[in-house]
Amino acid sequence: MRIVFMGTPQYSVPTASALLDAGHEVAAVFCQPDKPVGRKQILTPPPVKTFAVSRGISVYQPVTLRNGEAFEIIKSIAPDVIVVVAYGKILPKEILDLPKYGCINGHASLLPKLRGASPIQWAIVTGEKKTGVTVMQMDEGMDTGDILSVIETDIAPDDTAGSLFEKLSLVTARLISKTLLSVERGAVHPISQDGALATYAPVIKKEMAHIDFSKSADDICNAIRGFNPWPCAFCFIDGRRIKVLSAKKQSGGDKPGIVTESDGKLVVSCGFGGAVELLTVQPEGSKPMSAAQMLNGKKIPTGTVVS
RNA sequence: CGCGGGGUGGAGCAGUUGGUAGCUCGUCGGGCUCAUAACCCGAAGGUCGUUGGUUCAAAUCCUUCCCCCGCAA
Repeated sequence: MRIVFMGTPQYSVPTASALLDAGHEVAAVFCQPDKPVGRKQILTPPPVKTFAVSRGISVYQPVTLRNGEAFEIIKSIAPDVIVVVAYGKILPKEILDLPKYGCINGHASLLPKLRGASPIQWAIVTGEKKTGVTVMQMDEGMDTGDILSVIETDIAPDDTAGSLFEKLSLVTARLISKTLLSVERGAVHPISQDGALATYAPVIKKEMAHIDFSKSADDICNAIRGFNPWPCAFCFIDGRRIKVLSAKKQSGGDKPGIVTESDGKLVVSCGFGGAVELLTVQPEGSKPMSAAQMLNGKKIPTGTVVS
């Protein structure tokens, strides 16, 4: 099929690649504008753009899709379908209705659960045991379109947002490819979502990753996994910001945030349900290290309050 | 010039009123022990990121450059 692909981050690249591998004609790629990245604020193209350029596909990076320009561009390209994966913009109705087969989106959750921007992180943060990818026929709402196909995926106990991103980006690529074949044959059976069952995965702000030690040990461990590698769960010890990259639940406990063990390992009490042992940490200004290494350099007496 | 922290034996750090370096861990050897990741004794290992300078003397003061990281995006 003749396709316009819309996507921005690394997560979208496997799907773009799969479309090409499947023999589709990717006539154009849309992604977010280049953004300043890193300490030096170097203007960097998004991964999808880099990929598209390497395959000789023309790239468009409009700031908005709502001024008619994008519509005209797409109209002139005349795709059979628009495939959207983690593009990062809402498509106006005029564009949704433009292609013969409309717009198809791969969303990283089991819709109608976890609609929104960050389904992968929230699936872990909320302690889900499984999640997946849903391909839907896009409509004007946010992730409210009719479901065309679904694949479930288990969330491993040691999965982080990062590892789950990798897994689901590949799952998305497969499911999109497969679903497109059905669409082309007219073999899809759209199922409308039950909005009453919907939950939402809002954009993650860094403050959400500030560890709240009054919560349960399980919640805290889930948050640490779900916010890794970005923005990364963090807390403060002696006024110093410490990122927590990994941790595990421990038994015992005291008042929330109290260090109960600091000899060779660092255990902090939670609100209830036990305590958490901080395994991998990163003090500000330093590289990631094990809790034991941090304790070698600076002793943290038991009873210290972590906040 | 966006703000800020840092580059010291294998790892994490201390040491900045200038006088060639210390801690925790690890490593190696020995001891104890039924045994041990535990404990005891001992040892090895550092041109203190780089350049130039000040000084009788610099990890420590000034200077050049390189690199790492937190915030911010």
